[in-house]
Amino acid sequence: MPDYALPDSVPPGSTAERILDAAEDLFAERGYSATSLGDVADRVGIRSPSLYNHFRNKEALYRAVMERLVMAFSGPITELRAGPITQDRVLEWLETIVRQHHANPNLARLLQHAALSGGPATGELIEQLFRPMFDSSRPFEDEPGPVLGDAGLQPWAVMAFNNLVMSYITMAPMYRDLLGQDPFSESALEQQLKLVKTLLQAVFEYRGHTMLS
Amino acid sequence: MPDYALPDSVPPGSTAERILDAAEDLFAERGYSATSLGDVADRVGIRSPSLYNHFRNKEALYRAVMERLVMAFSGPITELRAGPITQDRVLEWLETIVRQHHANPNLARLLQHAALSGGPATGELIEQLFRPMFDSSRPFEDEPGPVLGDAGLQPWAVMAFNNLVMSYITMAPMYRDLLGQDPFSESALEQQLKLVKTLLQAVFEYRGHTMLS
DNA sequence: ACAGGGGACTAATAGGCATTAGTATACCCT
DNA sequence: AGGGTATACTAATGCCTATTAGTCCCCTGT
Repeated sequence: MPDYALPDSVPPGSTAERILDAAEDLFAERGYSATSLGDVADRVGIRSPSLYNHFRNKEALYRAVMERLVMAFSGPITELRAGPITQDRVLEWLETIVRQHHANPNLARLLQHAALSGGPATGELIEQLFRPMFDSSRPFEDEPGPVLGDAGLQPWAVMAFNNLVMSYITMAPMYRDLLGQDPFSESALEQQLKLVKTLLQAVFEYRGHTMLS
Repeated sequence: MPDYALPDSVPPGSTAERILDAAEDLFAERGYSATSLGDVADRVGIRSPSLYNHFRNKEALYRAVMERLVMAFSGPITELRAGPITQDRVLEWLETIVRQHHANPNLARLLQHAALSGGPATGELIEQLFRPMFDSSRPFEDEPGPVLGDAGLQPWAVMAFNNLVMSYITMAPMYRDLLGQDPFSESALEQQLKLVKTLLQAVFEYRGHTMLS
């Protein structure tokens, strides 16, 4: 009975991994406190006390779920943060994030729950995922336009685009009927990518006054 | 003991209203199932069985909370939906929504919980709040640019801007430290308004290719 | 003055929760 | 072959949950 389960200490197909899979889905859907270990166990096909052979308690399971998600997410992202900042690289970064969240929507959902209700390790989450986005607010190599060029506005723009991508995931169920297609289909992904990249392009090329003194 | 409590049947300052206030905050923060009636009662300063003198059960309380929120929100919005659609009117509409959510963040939070986890009356919520946004996808009177002019892209843009506004509210706690100021302060509201209006303006003025075939 | 009711209370219920203890089985290493 | 470890189980704990029943009190209308 390990105190915690590092992602790589969990062999694929093992019970521990199946627990993580089930718990990830349930935590992402319902949040920390609304998820019961009984439901997790049911989904795995075992009894809830058996979970304790793999995780110390509910909180340890939750933290293991988050750690695995953050690991899988930040791998491809951190590579992109090295090197110069240009319009093309920011577009690339945006597309990567969109595709990542689309491939596994659970991180976005879990983050949203954490933002609304707190829960264990919320502070660590912020530091690991959001701090880097703001620390990399270095100046552009090429011309970013008045919005992203304004050092006071840039963090807000970073936040806005991140929110845009994440809320597409977390709000998707609300729009399913309205859009007339599954928001997680391939074609919806392409549509969302098109929109979000066009939006960023529009910001790059925008030369107007910034709307307010 | 009324079966339900219409907002106007709840006199200001009454116990029923104080219950609604407390329940609204708690449901918005924790979601439906993670909110206990005991906590609601504690906040009001009564015992939890006394809640049943005012609401039939937990679900009725939740529905009353939502109804009150939706009422307060959609009043000022529906006025704006009549009349012609122009760039200026859409900007006005956007600003109104931003200010509404800022004035009471609980609707956005509750909607986000509902989108993630479901809960009672989620279907009705979609119909009341989101359907109108998409049905009013009438053509522009003046030139909206290729993004909002594209009938296929327009619903996506509506969704995107709505998400942008809502996720500012629901994700705010995550950014509190990063932005260095209270996201619900007056100055933060102005900053957010500036950004979101600039973004819309950029979309209006954007004349580029739409990024993809 | 007094009846009645609204709205608070306490006590009790039945179920769900995370968690612990103790037990049994099945596999691996010696 | 046989001991140990891993991992499943059942049973039991104490707490929290929504909800009901029954009681009491105070305010209002007659």
